[in-house]
Amino acid sequence: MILKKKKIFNDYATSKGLRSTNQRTLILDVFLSTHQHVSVEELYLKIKCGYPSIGQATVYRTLKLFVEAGLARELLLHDGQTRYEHIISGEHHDHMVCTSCNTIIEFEDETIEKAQSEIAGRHGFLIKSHKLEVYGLCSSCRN
Amino acid sequence: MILKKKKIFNDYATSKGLRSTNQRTLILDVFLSTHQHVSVEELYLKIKCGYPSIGQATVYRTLKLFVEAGLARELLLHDGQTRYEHIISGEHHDHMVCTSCNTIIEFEDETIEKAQSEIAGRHGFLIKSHKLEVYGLCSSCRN
DNA sequence: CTTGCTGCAAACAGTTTGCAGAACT
DNA sequence: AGTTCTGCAAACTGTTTGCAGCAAG
Repeated sequence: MILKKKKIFNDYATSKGLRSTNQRTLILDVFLSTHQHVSVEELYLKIKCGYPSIGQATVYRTLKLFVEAGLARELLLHDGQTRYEHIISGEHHDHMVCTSCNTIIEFEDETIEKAQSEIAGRHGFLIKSHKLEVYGLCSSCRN
Repeated sequence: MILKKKKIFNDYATSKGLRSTNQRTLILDVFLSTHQHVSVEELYLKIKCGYPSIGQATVYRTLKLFVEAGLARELLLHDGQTRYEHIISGEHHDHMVCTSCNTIIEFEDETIEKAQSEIAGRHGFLIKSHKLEVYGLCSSCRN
């Protein structure tokens, strides 16, 4: 899985004539090793441990590369920070965000996707992507 | 409709002991008279025409009041600006955003809402709100 | 008169950008 | 060698905040 992602990035890098640098390799490693939905800040701090001279700008720039390469997706949740999540071979999922403890539950639903296409069809709209976030309280916080 | 909203806000203001000021009245008027999904900047500029001494901070503060009062909703789309839309008597709807011309089509769907509650139920999750945005090309831009 | 509201400017957070030097090919 | 990439710091954008004066109750 991780190897596959590295390959995706290398292929992308090659196809675009990008260079392979220590920073990029390291950022990719750390990104792949983190749980989902990391903020740039979180990643930056983690990377700084193993490579103290890294600059924030590099992390920002590299994450954008990952998005272009198709292995990460940008998330704009409600905490004012851009977060990045892994893309697992084109699969899409949505999020239930607990507003109390910030736990994120991922889910996927056929019915919803179908309903969307149906509505889009009715409006002559061509879907490229979508984003569904459900906010509320998770099972441990609702009590 | 507009009168009703004014009443909602007045009731809220009274209940919270807020004062009625020219600025608030004007901002409410302009907000109610605009099309959906205004950014703070857009509103600010419109208001500045009729009331040049208005400050941005007041617009920001007042819009937050509207949200608290239940007559506006904050939207975080993908253009880095917070936008506000009208809430029509508790009704909820979702958005299809054309990434080419920025047209926003609103829709509502029973099936999707139901599927959500069903999934939430399965996870013991208590839904407070949700946000669904579909991105793609509208009928005029897809050609 | 008391307290809340406003406008201003400064502060802020997250992100982007210009640039000189370093690193890859 | 030539060009891309990096780190730094400064710039920027959207938003928030502190404060002195103003205005509503």
